[in-house]
Amino acid sequence: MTDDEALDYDPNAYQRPSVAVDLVLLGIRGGEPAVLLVKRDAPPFAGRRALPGGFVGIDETLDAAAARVLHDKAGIANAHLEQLYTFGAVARDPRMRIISVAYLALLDEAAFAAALEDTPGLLAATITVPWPGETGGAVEIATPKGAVPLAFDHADIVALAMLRLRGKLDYSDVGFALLPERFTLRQLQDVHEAILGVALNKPAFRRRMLDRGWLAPTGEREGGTSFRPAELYRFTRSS
Amino acid sequence: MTDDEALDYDPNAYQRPSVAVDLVLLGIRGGEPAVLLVKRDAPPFAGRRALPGGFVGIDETLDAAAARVLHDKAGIANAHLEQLYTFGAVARDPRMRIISVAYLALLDEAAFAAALEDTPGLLAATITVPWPGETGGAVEIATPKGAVPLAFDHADIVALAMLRLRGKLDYSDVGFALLPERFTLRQLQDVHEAILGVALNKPAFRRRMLDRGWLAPTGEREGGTSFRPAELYRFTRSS
DNA sequence: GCAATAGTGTCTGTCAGACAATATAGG
DNA sequence: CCTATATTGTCTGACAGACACTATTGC
Repeated sequence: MTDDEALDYDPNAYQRPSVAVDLVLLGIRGGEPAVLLVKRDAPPFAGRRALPGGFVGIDETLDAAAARVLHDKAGIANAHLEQLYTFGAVARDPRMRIISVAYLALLDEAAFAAALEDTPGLLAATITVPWPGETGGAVEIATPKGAVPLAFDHADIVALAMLRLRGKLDYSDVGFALLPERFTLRQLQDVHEAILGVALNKPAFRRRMLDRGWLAPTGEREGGTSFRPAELYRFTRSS
Repeated sequence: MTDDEALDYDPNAYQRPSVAVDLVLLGIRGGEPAVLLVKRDAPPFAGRRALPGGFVGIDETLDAAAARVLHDKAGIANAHLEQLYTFGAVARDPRMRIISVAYLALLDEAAFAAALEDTPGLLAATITVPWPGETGGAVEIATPKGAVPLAFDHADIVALAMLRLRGKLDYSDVGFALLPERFTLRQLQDVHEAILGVALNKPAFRRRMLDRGWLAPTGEREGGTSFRPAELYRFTRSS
């Protein structure tokens, strides 16, 4: 039996890394993409903000671990959850080897605000993503009081989450995860504009979305406006 | 200190999963996408074909582990390697908990053939991916002798690799990783057609590729044809 | 009627698909 | 010249961006 085969069949002889999940809790807040962060109490990075996370149990699926962290650390029972990327730099945690599977969780505006209000210790920070070629190539995570430095490689994770979301927004249905059950076309466009960071053409956007066949008009109208109210639509997972 | 915090700060108290990498070694063979597989000698799934893989060392990056497996199990020193997805079902390996980070490795036709010839034990199987809505929704992995059942969840990994490649082919530069240094536009189109599984319009394809600005003509021509030889191009990572 | 936004119609430029015409290598 | 493929030109239909126009609500 060669060394190679020993590595194959006797993993118990080797030290194992810890495996964790980290969640990017993303929502739209005041027209801008925002992320929910926890505060670290203990070193390393004591006092810094970090993504909510936790270790993966030995009898727990990665998805289940992400859902558990979503519930335990942010008090959220349900959200769109998707695996993002696995971060495995050797020294990303100075204490020990921890491999982290990053997840993206998408919250609508109400769920985002509710989590922020109901769960003490959470902080909302807005995310600014430059377009390629713009000045300052880095993603910025900040509150009105200033930039928020994140612990570990969590800033990289947030950046990747935003880029992935941007890439998928146009051809997938993830955008609807950021909206309530019933919404107007203007709200849908606002979400897209916030994530993409650009203004979109209104008639073209409407045409594209309606032609896609994912939207069902409810017949209801939004209320509370002093002008013509817009029709409320519902997302139908038809295709 | 609550239980939650104990989970945060004392991971040594908990059983850790093993972490492995599995590689989808993908290339084009006879106009069809194909994958290189190893044969399992021991249970579970003894005798079945599987993706080459190995455990991640405690002081080894995920990318480094993937590169090591690429070298040790397929004899390939260099290839386009990208992380695909992390598979974490609890019982995906019946022996113990193993979380596997899947990687996609892209080989050009010569590298694929060389690995197959030089490394004993490797088998090439072609991959057939139906389009959504077609009959038989499952990805098929087969040799001329018939379907090849894979060990573990490796068939899912291959399927995901193909879908990811399809999705990225059009807007990224991954397609060039499947071609040699110098290639003709027809070869480039052949690669795209093999991955996408559809015939493409020749003039439109040429226009699109040339307008993208990623191709530099070398001034040389392909040889060995009895008809007009095509110009050889080179991929330039300009943008 | 006024203000403000919803929703629609239409023009135009861009671009992919289709098809055909021209170019060039070996024989 | 013949064969087979490279390479280019052109027409056309689909569609996004731009802009303007009509519709509808509260006040």
